[in-house]
Amino acid sequence: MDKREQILEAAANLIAEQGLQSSPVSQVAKQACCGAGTIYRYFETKESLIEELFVLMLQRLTIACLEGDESSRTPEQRLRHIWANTYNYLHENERDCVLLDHLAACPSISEEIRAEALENIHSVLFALLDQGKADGIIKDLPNEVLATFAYGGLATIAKKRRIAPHMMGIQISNEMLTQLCWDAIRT
Amino acid sequence: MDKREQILEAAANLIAEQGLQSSPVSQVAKQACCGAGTIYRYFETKESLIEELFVLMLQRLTIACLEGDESSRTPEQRLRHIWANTYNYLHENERDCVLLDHLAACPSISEEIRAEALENIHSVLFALLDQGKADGIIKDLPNEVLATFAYGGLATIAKKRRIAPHMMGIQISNEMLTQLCWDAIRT
Amino acid sequence: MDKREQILEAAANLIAEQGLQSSPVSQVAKQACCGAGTIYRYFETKESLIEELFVLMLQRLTIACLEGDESSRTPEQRLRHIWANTYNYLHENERDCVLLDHLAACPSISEEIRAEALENIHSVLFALLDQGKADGIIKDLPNEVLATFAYGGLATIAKKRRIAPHMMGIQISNEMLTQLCWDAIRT
Amino acid sequence: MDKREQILEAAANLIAEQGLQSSPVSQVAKQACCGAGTIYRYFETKESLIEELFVLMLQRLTIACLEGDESSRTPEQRLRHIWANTYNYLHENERDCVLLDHLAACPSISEEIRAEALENIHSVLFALLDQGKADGIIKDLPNEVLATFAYGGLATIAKKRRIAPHMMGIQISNEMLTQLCWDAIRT
DNA sequence: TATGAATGAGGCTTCATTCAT
DNA sequence: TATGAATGAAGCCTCATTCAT
Repeated sequence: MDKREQILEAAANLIAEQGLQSSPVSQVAKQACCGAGTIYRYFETKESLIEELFVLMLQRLTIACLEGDESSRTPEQRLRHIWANTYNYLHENERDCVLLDHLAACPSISEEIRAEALENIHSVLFALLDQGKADGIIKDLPNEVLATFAYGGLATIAKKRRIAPHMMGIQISNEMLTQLCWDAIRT
Repeated sequence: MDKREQILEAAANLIAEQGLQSSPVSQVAKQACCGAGTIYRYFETKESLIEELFVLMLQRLTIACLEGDESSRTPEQRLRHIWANTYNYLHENERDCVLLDHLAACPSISEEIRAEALENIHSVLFALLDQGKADGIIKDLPNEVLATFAYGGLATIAKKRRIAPHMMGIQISNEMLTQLCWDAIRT
Repeated sequence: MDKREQILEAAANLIAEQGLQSSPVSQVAKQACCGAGTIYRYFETKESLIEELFVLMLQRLTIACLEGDESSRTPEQRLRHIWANTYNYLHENERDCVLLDHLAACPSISEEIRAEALENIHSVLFALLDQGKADGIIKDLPNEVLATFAYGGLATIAKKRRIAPHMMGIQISNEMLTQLCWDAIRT
Repeated sequence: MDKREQILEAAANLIAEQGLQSSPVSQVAKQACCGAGTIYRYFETKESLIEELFVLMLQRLTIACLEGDESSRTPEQRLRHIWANTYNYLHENERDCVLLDHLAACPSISEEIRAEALENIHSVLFALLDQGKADGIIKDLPNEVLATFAYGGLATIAKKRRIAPHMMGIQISNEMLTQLCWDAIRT
């Protein structure tokens, strides 16, 4: 792991634990085992470090979501697989998930950055949704609406489960959740 | 409007526009047309002001969600009505919605506060879900899961529509969205 | 007790307990059962209130020191009596004593005020010391030196006893202390 | 002189001149020729800076008091020597002496700190007093009482001489003062 | 290139004082 | 006359960023 990654990793840990405002550059440096000045060799400002971290986190998420996706399967199968991946990732990578919540509320990250980071996964999802709609098995609604609804539902459950694990039984299975998603968007 | 409300309103506007970290007490005071010290006659700390704002926003949201709910209707009708209310509120009250996003990520607001603020709406929703499950028309999943999934889906769509209105057609109707919610949780 | 005294008394209690810097006018007002503004009807500024309090405390102290002083006795008897009074007062009026310590360190009280407040007791003491010196039973040193040494010794013991009562045995008697004073200054 | 000492020295000068409450951190920094933030690299809080200053002043005082003390001399000689040192130090180091007065009244300095700072000098003094009592030449009173009385007398005279030099003739000699101390405690 | 001491702007909070009621 | 809400200057402290080493 090179120094740049060390810094990003240190920032990720610190921000996930303490929040954005309680994670001064000096502490990030300490966690990354380098001087505060060094961080400014790799990142223009703290804001740009944050931005890069956000992009990195979304990359990891989208990569995880698409892992094992096989174009030979049916759209329904593939969508279910992606949703399961999504929930698994959010649920198993607590730190990244917490971090994403913190960064999502950061006003210094522009909309362009956010949109760009999701382009990849969106293109896959939208193709599947288009195909499903062509097959008449998916509601004829804008892709953005369908994809966002499913993702929002899954992410919100993952978040609530993280924050208040006692509230939902632990017996939440991937099948249950992907079924919710699928039933929502299918015709 | 008394001074306390003035301050809350000023804080709400500022935080919605600029985010929590970019809304110093001094600016809140300026917006509220009072001295900085005055704020501390009404709120112990900035944190407690934030907390109160959060509770207030959730109160408004939950009241809006339950408006016009009539116990004479069927569970499905009532759930659809509440979901429509929810989306309408999130969609029409842009400022409150943005504000909630900012406050939701604020680490100083405890889980107790958050849970308490939702008790009201949850008790209504959970009763409806229980009845629906008893009638065999709603999936036999934990209420928390069902309610959170629907709310998360709606809220995420409202947020995305707010941020990137061009992405989704403007032709999103309440019926479409409540249908998504209902299809997701029904048997 | 009129309002002016109420305010002084309230300030005395508060400052003795919490120190000068932690006794805002607003709290003094609360203790005195009046509004903050009312205090400014009786005292020009907080500083002048403090000053008056200091003078009042020294008055009480000097009055107590001279109580029961009878010009018919010998200088030694009268000095011993005054010293005993002094120590008794410092020892029994913990609040006033603490208060005096706090006020003594307050830079806003001018030297003139301090000197003036002691004029009374000094004139008595100095006369006794002069007489003792004339009688050849008291050291031929400046009165200020003799009086200050004895008072300083007594006051420092009283203070230490107040702060760390465990350090000195409780068996300190007035006789012991007045003997120390007398032996110090006698020929 | 390194920066830490610069800061302590600047604080000492400022507080001695203007008092504790009129010596904001910003001014200490200016005197120390550094930014306000720099102070916080060396001291956790303003209070801890004050505390350290207090301990330092007492260290200097106690070291000065014991300078030239030789265990080969008699207890009386050694006590007189220490008292002379004490008065000399208080009298010659006006700034330190004023500073000690200000710091002694500071409520944030705990009793533990105060007691600890005096341990050194006390152990020497108490041994001498014990020996003198064993020899039958010193009054049989608690060491704390004897030591405190002498120190209190000397310190109060030094203080008064500092504040109102005109009041006492300048002809106060060390011999006079050590004689007062010795006569007070001897049998 | 790497460091971390230094900086100072800016945030939160307190409180003496004023003034409309 | 009495009140206490309002004010804003000023205090303490944090932290992103720079720069000499």
